[in-house]
Amino acid sequence: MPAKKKAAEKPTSLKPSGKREENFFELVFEVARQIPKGRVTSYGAIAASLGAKSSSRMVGWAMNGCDKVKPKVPAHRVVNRNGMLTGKFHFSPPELMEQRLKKEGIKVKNDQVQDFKNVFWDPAEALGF
DNA sequence: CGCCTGACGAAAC
DNA sequence: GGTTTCGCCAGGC
Repeated sequence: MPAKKKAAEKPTSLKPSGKREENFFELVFEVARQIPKGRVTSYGAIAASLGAKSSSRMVGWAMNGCDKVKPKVPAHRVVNRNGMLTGKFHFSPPELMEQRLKKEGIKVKNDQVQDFKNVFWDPAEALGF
């Protein structure tokens, strides 16, 4: 059967009847949780796999509640397109992010992921794209 | 109800 | 190639 290209696309901000697209945030969390150990991804990659590549900002925004979601979302595995730990300052201890990444086997130098392309994890690929 | 901010990204300069 | 600006959309004030 035809593979379903994108599961949750249509980044419509408004829904006909009902709540807003809270599902988008949920999807972001779900994808983030599926990030394998020792791998990292970018906000834009997640957004792109969700069909909202233009809303890369929203992905980071969604991460705002990463700590309030259950189970906890490994936001430390999500970095920007540059491979830079832009959101490290949002962790309890800012260094927790790189500390965790290093623990997973990811090399971090100067708030930047080394071999980023090597450890980069594509959500779309994992989703079966 | 309107303006500003924000964990990004890509284009412009 | 580095820096700056716009676009994107949602949430906070």
